[in-house]
Amino acid sequence: MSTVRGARERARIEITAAIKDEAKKQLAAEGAAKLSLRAVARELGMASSALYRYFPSRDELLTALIVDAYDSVGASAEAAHRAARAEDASPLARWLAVTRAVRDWALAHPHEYALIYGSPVPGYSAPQTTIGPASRVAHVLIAVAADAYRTEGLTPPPLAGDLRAEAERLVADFAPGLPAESAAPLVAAWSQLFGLISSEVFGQFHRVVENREVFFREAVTALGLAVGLRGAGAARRSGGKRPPTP
Amino acid sequence: MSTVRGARERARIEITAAIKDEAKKQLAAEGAAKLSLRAVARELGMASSALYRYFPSRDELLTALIVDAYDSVGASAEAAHRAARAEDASPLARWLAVTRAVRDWALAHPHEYALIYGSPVPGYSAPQTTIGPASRVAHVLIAVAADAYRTEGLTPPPLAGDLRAEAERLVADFAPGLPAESAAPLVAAWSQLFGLISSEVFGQFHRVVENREVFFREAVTALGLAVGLRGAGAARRSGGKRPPTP
DNA sequence: TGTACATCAGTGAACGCGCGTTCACTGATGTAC
DNA sequence: TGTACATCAGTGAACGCGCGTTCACTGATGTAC
Repeated sequence: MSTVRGARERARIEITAAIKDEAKKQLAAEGAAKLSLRAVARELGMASSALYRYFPSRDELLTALIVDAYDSVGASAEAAHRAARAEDASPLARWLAVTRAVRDWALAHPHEYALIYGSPVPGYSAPQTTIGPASRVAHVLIAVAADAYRTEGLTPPPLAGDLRAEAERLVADFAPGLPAESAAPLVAAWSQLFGLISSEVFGQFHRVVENREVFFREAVTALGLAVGLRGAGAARRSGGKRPPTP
Repeated sequence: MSTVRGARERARIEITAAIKDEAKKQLAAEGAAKLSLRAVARELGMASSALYRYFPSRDELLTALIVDAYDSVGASAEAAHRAARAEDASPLARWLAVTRAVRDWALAHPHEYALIYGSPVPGYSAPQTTIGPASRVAHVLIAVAADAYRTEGLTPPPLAGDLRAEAERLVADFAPGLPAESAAPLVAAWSQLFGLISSEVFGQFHRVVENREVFFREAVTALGLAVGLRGAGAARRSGGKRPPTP
């Protein structure tokens, strides 16, 4: 339990990190499908068999990289959210700050992004361990909406009749306290956010969108408005919904 | 130039098709990165070297599959558009029909979808040949907007000041005749459409969205409205923009 | 503090496998006369 | 219609490569007394 550890334990932590770092480099060079234990070992100057002291198989190494990636983008989103909260930004400004943090992370780590938001790696199925880290970004987006609901109210569009059951289940499961109307727009915005980012990271905007910063800002602002957030003093819609006074 | 061909030519066409079909099966089983000429030949009962009479390399086979996939989804979108035009559907109904056709195709061909809209295949770079087929779906979406503009008018949201140059370039390049305001919403809708479909196909909606049909319909309707399309007799916005009378 | 033993990291060889691609070849199909 | 030659599809062996994983081993670090 002490932070002073024996040489063995310290070495183990360092080498585990070195293996993951080298694996991330290879991810960037070759993609997840071609990630190879032997190549990682070679680059690290170890025998390939030595890696089995740290990861019991190639898939376990992949899992560790996936968890790290989810944690990394999740931490970025959370940090952006904390900063926006600290300066008391408007709901829409918080939304912009968080989504921009996710986009920046994706552009800075395109292959780790592909690992978690791209096509699934063939033959690999993610274990339970990844579920928690995988939902951190979604939780931040929900928190932005929840903050807005508590302070200025949310004005999502009316709920289509045949989505009510789904919407109520969604808020019950993931966003307790939010109005059912906000469920579908939130999930849609989350999904569409990754559509925008994937298009950019995977090259679909090549020779199409040039001014990507501004394009992203505008598209994501529209998503925020669709969720029912309000801008800084620019309440574009009327008749806001407020939570019942406690 | 005759349609009656020699035995050789007919055999060549049939075998080329058989190779692609088997390759598509393996795509579904293992993913693009693991697509192997030897495995395809094995399954077809040929020597692996025989495939080189049909495709000069593995990458050329991949390219053929990519072109086929783009053509297949493009043809689906075009067929849906023709059908909706034939029954004189409203602009929003046409938008729904086309986007639904793309989604249906993706759910029916998830691995071909991943091939063209998922993470790029490492080490493979698509040649020029793919550009034309790749833009068929986008062209259909633009055609829906153009039809609407000609008949009932388009009402996209106002254009952010710093997007004007980009928007004017976009309509000039891809959608001549449409108002500049529609460019950014159209590109955003296109990108977000693939976000919705990728989320579903790649499993991000697992244990989140249950009623995916309805969810998709609602999300895509919102996208259509954001582009400025009008529903069937439900003109939710006022002040529609019409093209100048000729 | 010193010794005896247990634990663990790392080695190097090996197993068995699959891959893309090349090459000299055989035999069938097509073509010119 | 028949013959001689050119074209082409398909074969099977081979090259050279990289992979994940196992195993018996050596030697260093840690631990109990």
